[in-house]
Amino acid sequence: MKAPWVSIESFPLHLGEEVVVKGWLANKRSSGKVAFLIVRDGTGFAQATGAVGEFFTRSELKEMAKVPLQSSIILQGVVRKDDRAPGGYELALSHFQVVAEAEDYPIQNKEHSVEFLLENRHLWLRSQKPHAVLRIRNQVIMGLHQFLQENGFTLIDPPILTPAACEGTTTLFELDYFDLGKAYLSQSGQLYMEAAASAFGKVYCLAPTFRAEKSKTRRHLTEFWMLEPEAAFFDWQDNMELQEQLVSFVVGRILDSCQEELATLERDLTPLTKIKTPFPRISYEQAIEILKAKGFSAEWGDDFGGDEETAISEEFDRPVFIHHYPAQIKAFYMQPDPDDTRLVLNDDLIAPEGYGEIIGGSQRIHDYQLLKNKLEENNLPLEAFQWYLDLRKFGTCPHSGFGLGIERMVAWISGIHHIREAIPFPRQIYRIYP
RNA sequence: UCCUCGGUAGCUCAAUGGUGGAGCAUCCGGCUGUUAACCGGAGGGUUGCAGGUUCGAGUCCUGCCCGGGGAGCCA
Repeated sequence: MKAPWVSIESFPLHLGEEVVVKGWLANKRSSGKVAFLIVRDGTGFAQATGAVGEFFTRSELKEMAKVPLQSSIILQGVVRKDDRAPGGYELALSHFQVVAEAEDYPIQNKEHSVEFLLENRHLWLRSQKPHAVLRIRNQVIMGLHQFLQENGFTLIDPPILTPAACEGTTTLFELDYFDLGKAYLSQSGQLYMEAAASAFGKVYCLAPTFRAEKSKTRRHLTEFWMLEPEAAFFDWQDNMELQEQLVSFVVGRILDSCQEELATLERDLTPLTKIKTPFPRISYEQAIEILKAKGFSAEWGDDFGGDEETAISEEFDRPVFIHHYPAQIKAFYMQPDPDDTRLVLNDDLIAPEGYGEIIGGSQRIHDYQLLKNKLEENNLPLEAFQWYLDLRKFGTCPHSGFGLGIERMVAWISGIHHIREAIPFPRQIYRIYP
């Protein structure tokens, strides 16, 4: 086949031209002397038509119609506009070649159980909805990089194998590390980003993190990706400004570049178009008041669950910051509020439409003695944190950062129910296959 | 970990304690514009596993296994 190989996505640019498409047979219909093949090539879906006549005999067409779904194929033909074709364009076939015949394909164009689809995730990726979600994920990640790079942040990769907990309380995946005892899969790159911030000023990482919590909700995975910017000389308010600019930038980018994907997912765009800075800011105490007014039995010192987060987010048409939480329910490294040391200079960013917390950030403790006291209060091993304490001895400064959950962000923007669909191969407490 | 719902053909589901079925998929045949195409025919079963009750268990009981939904915890 000598015609140029083009993507289905680019069909409108090749109207009237003879082209080659390489892909897979997604669906087919035939009626004796005409065959309709739906081909996908990773960039889109297109209908190809073959007819008895100039290019195909009746028996050739019959063989074409017998090729099993998901077989890999190479097609050649002329791109033409036709309102009867899904998508408006179709390929009038002149050549048809099977690269490899597929066996019976288990996923059909109908309802399947969640269990079945997850068991076949390696094939399910080919279906339109997962395909659209993961294209949005791609654009979200590219948008995060773009914004941070354009604003002076340097990408610094954190280690995945770590010697100790970054946050003492959460459960860690443990493994044997040669003769050096136990090592753990990282549950955050933050502490290493703090080291990097004193070297590069403004830094970030985008890396997988692992939590061995037996959480079983639509907002949890045991392996998930987190973006963690950290900036020297940023206070907690600089930190929130960075967060809102980053989130609104990425949402804007998705609205520009993923219209087709959002349409496939039937995402209501109205709430997304309202995501503009500044985001509302409320204190933890104000959040408690809102919850009480809505009939929740919220008391000072309680943390918020999914229902509480949803109730608070309903009061606003864009993501909302909740700041100044009680220190007792937050991590050891957060800077106490100088005006009320029961509180810390932190913020959670709650996404709209019930998608919950997508960011947790704070100003970090920069004083050596205060940090040492906090480590001891939390019964954390000082030896393992010696390097972290060191950062407070050699030119310490106020600094802040945050962690953004990639899958929660993608799930929110995509409007999907469960974050396991926002990652190619989800890891959950009862699932490690495929 | 707790609460709750479920497991029957490749898939989605039926079947009053009394001969396990249907639609889709697959295979065979038909059809010149299909849109989850349509029409006709065929094959396809250790009812999650192990016990128990019963003349008789997919169905009732006990235990286990595997999942779904939710809670707590968190991003």
